[in-house]
Amino acid sequence: MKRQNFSRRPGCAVETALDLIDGKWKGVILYHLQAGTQRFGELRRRMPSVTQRMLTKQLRALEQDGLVIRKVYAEVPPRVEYTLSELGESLRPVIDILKAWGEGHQERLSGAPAPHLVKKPKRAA
Amino acid sequence: MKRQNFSRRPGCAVETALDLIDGKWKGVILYHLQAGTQRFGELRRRMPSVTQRMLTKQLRALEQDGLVIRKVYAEVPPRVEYTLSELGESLRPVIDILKAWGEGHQERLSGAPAPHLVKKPKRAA
DNA sequence: CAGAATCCGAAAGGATACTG
DNA sequence: CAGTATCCTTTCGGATTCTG
Repeated sequence: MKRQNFSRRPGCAVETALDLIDGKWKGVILYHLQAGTQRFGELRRRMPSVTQRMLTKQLRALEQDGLVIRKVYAEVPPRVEYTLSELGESLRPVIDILKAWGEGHQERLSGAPAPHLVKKPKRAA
Repeated sequence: MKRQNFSRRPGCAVETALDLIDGKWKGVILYHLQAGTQRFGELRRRMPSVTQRMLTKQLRALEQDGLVIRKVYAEVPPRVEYTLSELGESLRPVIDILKAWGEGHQERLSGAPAPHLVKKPKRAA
């Protein structure tokens, strides 16, 4: 997943950014954290379809990438809070536009394989 | 990779969009196609680090998703051109913002694991 | 030129069970 | 509550060879 540093050829900047939010969940996690600091369990409730293992893994990855700050409270029962870092906050417009695009277009993507790919049936049997 | 249709819970729109540009290359391909229709070989030259197998696969995926239109010319030697569909064009602002973000932040990501994760050496030995 | 086919190792992602 | 630890399957992605 980590790729090396592609100096600064254009298009690679796209890759740089995509790297941080790829996979199935990272973008969604970032989105939910935009609502503010959240505990692990809260995030789980907001994302019912992610397994707890994956949520943990992705959160750690985001932490490694410096997008999210993980704060552990030495309490019983345990409490762990996740917050967007400054860098993570800076992704807000990116996430927002992804969300806006998704909302605007997901109906078109429902099942249809793509209009121009649909074989026209050769006028019935 | 295809997930089903998550009605319209927020955050899932993020996933919808991310789905289309995830993986290592799709975003970059889309970016390069923004410069206009390109032949397979042109794309390869613009993306020297992608193998031809992956380029083919990702282009097919993009075609399936309706973002790219593939046009084959019945010629010898063969010619195949790839163009952004209308839907693909509609992603332009998304790609642009990814690129802009990447450009603005990739220096900070060079090698550093994330500022707040760096263990401060306990004042020298 | 633009691929298809095959093979392979590495990650991603999921299910389930267990724990401090 | 917030994870680990295993196990497992699927997908990603690269290398190489072959072809119309």
